[in-house]
Amino acid sequence: MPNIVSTPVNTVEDIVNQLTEAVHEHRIQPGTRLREDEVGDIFGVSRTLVRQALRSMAHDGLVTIERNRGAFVARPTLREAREVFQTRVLLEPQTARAAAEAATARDMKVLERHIALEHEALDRGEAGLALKLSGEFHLEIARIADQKIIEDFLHQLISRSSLVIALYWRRRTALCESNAHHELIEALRAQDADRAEDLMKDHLLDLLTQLDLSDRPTAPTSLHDVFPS
Amino acid sequence: MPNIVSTPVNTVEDIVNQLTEAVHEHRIQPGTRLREDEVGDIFGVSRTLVRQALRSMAHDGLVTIERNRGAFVARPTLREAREVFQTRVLLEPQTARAAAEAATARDMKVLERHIALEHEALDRGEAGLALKLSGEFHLEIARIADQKIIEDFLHQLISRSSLVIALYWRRRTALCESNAHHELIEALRAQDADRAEDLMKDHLLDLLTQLDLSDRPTAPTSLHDVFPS
DNA sequence: CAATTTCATATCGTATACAATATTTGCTTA
DNA sequence: TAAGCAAATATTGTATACGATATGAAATTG
Repeated sequence: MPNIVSTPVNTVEDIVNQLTEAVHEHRIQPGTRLREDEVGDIFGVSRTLVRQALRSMAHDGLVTIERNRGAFVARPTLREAREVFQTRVLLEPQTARAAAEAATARDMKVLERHIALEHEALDRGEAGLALKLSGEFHLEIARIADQKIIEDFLHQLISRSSLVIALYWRRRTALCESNAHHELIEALRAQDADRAEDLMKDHLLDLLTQLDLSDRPTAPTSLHDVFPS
Repeated sequence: MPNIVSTPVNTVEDIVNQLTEAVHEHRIQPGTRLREDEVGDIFGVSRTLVRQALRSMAHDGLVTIERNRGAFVARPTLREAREVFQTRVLLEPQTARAAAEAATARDMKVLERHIALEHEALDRGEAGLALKLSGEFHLEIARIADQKIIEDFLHQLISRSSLVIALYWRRRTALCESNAHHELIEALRAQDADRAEDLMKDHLLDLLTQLDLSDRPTAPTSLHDVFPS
């Protein structure tokens, strides 16, 4: 008889989503090893599905796989860190422009809700959650622009951005830039494509300047702390 | 006893590379079904590795996987087709600029060799091979620019471009645009970053205008014709 | 005869078993 | 005691087995 409550049937996507979310929220640090049977135990599936999930995450740059050695949460180099944001600068301003032209009232509601949640998270001191929501805000704009391929690329870039921020972010306590998001929303609501494009570009360049050049080593995480069974 | 000569031991990457190459050269048509044990037989490996390879290609947009139904060479919609080239327009001009600033004499040799091979292929009437080489030319420029992340994205975009061209290309016999490549090489050699950027943008926009709006259906391919054992 | 259902087959999805490789531990020796 | 080696252990790599699902053919029914 299949188990009903203890270990729900998890799909590859479930595993990817939960691990990705944990990385985005900085509950798992870069460099953390992801052993296959350990992850399998946590999610109640065999190594087969875990391997698929890890390979999928590796494709997004969130995980590094070393042959015969295993998977680790990726540690982007400083060079890669800069490239991530430089690439975002190439893609996202145009996306913001397209979003400004396409955004409906319903879309604006969704964006405002995102910001509200982000603020709440910050008020509760959950910086990791706020960071994840901030990433989702950017992704939501690509969705509004209805640019599937760019949305997919942006998904990868935002994942990597989370790692970059974990490794190279200067201001630990940063209230970050929710103000920039507010301004963006205003431009989108006004259908001001030029302004949306400019704001997005400035916003990203601003983030880029706030990366610290010296890389602090980070301690790997124990998976069982993150997913208590 | 394991076979020694007939079927060499293939890795996941081998399978991905060979299938990808066949798609890039239009030896496999969009829509072609890729059954797991059929591919496994061809490459002399079990379904385990084939599944990894197919999922990897799916991540690059080269293959579509339908649950419980299998993998097919992707058939980009017209909308996706436009998005592919629009995204290339966002990324590649800046890459050409960076390449112009970074290119060494040795890099120029490699590019010229690419063009020469492309011409030879066209002379022999091997349009598919020429197309693949053309894609590699673009990828080589990203490599020269030393932009790893963009190179990775470009790899995906060029893969999809091959499918788009198979489906939507207007001029069947097209000598295409090797002239554009020649001009680009000149700009790179002259370290003229501005000109390289402009040429690349024009080149890509030109390609975009040559896509046909009506989608011709294409006949799927028999795998055993492509990989005779 | 057309539409539908049923059953047989083909194919994919997941778990498990075993092989290959890497890592650690404990022993030996200088 | 430190360095090097060898066996034991841990972990990943690949193939295979079995279950689940979809597909297509044959049988059934209106």
